[in-house]
Formats: sequence, structure tokens, C-alpha cells
Amino acid sequence: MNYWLLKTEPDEYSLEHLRSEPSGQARWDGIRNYQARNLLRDAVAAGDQVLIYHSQCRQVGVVGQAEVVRGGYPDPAQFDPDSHYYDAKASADAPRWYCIDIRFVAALPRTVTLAEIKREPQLDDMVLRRQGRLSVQPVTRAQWQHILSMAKRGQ
DNA sequence: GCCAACGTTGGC
DNA sequence: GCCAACGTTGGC
Repeated sequence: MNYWLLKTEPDEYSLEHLRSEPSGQARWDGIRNYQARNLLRDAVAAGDQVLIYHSQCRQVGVVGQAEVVRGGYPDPAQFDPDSHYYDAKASADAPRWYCIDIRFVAALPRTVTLAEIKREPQLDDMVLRRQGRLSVQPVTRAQWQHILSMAKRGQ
């Protein structure tokens, strides 16, 4: 079982959107970056635990937890000419982009902000610190636990 | 395969 | 809105 951090812009799709899905889950699609794609396709699996991170907003940081319910499968949006995520170079035989399904688990008691994460020596090695733009990132168990404890402790 | 030009992301 | 960092494209 692995841990991941998924980024989203809350104006587009927030933790609250996920929480209010009637099915309790959602397809995490539209990822169009090869490094992130490779992780979705090859590494993310059902049962993995996810931190949801809000970017491009007033309070940037980790806001909640989710769980992977279905590992990587071809993102249907790449085949849909009406979709913003359509990719003419993708085909059913040779899909380019992958997505996963996740379900809401919990909102953190408070947002653990990027500013705090940067100040935390135990989190020096987080991918977030070095590769800020990657939208699917691996997280270690220790980092996972540390972030959850920061959220509980209030700080 | 290199590299310049360009596009996108994302913090501030 | 600005700008730095990074990713992608395409000519050669």
C-alpha cells in the first residue's frame, strides 16, 4: 500500500466537491503530464492512501484524505473530441493518458499549508519541496503521518 | 539529440 | 498579475 499527494485547483474541483459526490467517489482525470501519467499508470493502486492538496488558491496546502478505489486506466476524456482533455494523438489501442478513481475519506481538522510544510525539517524530502509542479507525487509513510499529526496539533 | 522558443504551472 | 521554474515542441 502506497501513499500519494494529488493536487487540484479548488476553483475547478475541490475536496468539498469530492465529499459531495453522490457516489462518494470520483474519477481523477485530466492529468496531462508524463511523469504524473507514469505514476497513475504504473504505480497507483486500489487501496492506496491519498492526500488532497489545494493549489492556486488563498490557502495553499493539504486539506484532506482520500483512498484509491481503482488504479490506473485509460482516461476516457482523451478520446472525446468535445472534452477539453481530448488528445487527437491518443487511440484506444495506444492510450496516452491515464486516470484513477478515488473516494473521499476525511477533511483534515485544518489545512496544513505549504508555508508550514516548508518550515518543517522532517518534511525536507517531500517531493513538493523540490518538484513543486508535479500533480501526482509519492509520499512516504513518515511524511504522511507527520502531516496528519500537524493537522491535529493545530500549530 | 540539441537547444531555442514557447506554453503552463503555481506561489506570492 | 508577475515571474520563476519547469515541460513541450519543433527546426536543424
